[in-house]
Amino acid sequence: MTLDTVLIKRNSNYHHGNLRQTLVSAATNMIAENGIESLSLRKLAEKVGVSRTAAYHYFQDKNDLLCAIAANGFRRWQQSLDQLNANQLPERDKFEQYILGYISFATHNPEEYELMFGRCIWKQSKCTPELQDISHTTFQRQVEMIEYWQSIGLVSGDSPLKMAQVIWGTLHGIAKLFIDGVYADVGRAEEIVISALPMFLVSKL
Amino acid sequence: MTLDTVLIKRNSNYHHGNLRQTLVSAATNMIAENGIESLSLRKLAEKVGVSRTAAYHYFQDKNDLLCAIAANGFRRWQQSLDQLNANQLPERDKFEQYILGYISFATHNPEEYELMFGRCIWKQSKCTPELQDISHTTFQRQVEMIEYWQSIGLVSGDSPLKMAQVIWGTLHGIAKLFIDGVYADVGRAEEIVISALPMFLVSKL
DNA sequence: CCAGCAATTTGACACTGTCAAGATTGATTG
DNA sequence: CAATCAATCTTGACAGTGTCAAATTGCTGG
Repeated sequence: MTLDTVLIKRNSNYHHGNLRQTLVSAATNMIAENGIESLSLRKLAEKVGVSRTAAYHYFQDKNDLLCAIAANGFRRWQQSLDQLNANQLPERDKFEQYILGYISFATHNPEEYELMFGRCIWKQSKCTPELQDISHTTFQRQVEMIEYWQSIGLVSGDSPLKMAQVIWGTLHGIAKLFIDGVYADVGRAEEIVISALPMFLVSKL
Repeated sequence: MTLDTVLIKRNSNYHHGNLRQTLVSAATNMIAENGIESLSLRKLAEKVGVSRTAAYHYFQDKNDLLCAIAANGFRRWQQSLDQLNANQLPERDKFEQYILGYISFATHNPEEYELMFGRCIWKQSKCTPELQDISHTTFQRQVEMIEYWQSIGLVSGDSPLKMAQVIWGTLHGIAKLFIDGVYADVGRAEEIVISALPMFLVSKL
């Protein structure tokens, strides 16, 4: 079956399987390698072995394609959250793992992270319904996690929602400052975020 | 004298005063209105009333122009810091003003802020020496301010440098989440950042 | 008055996203 | 089996972009 599709590919460029997914994954790779700016539909098409405008059958826009990539990113991040919640760890360790995982995800997939949280897509009405949906539920879920940690007396603060927003802000900010190279050494990101951890916790005096 | 330059401008497109500064300020306006993405050298040139490639005598690149704009932003922000330090306020209030001022600057000049801290310029070696210089001293200065507040027992944390980085990260993150529209209502940015303030302070039990 | 120098323009090129119209194909139906 | 059809992909074309090389223009010192 895989052999079949390969043969079909070889014989003709038409109907070569699932072009949509091929485009998304190829684009994701190109972005990861050379950055978002340097992704052009034409180079992408050439890499996939298809004509310039083939992508327009699956994506309305270049922006539409970017939204699909970002949506994939959110799905991956949600899977990480699933794994975390499946673990049988003390809640405090879970919280630490959550924070470390966030920074790790951001610094290991900087371009994808940029796409997920950068202004390009979010602002205005550039955002696909699919992306709007998955991102919103992801945000909601993170807020709920932190609200829970606060309700069991682990995380401090008066308003649960505000505290969740502040914590996320801190993670996002530190991640971005590292990604953008404002803080030089990405390797020390964990160290810094660990030193920020006590700020969020209810002190144990 | 101003009349002179105006007359020169009117009579001929050649040598119309200080084109460099004109370009920078016009570009800054265009960016503030329609975003960074939609700034093109050609439209800029047309707006200023000059030919497409006139800018290339003052800027090596489009990127070079962007760097100049960003450098201006850093100068403005440094002036804000000057004003703050000139005030005769209790240190705690200064710290609060610093935080509020940061968020205010970011949310009121979102595009310029994006240019100053967005990846576009920072990453790689795209950064002009001028920009590299002023941004670095600005960062340094902010770190010193926070280190001072920590040395007088106002701000908590073990390592001064790390604490400065965490605080900046928090401000940057909250600012960006608002600017990018992830958090909906920009008007509530101050409220959130104020609720984050006790996290940084030495508790007064 | 003129040579030279700096500021500005014109022409050109490769690249981009995107639209409209045509070409190719596998599946469907009579 | 053949004709049609809808999905899929390609070709041609256009406006817009950044940027380089070569002219052009205007000012200024000799």
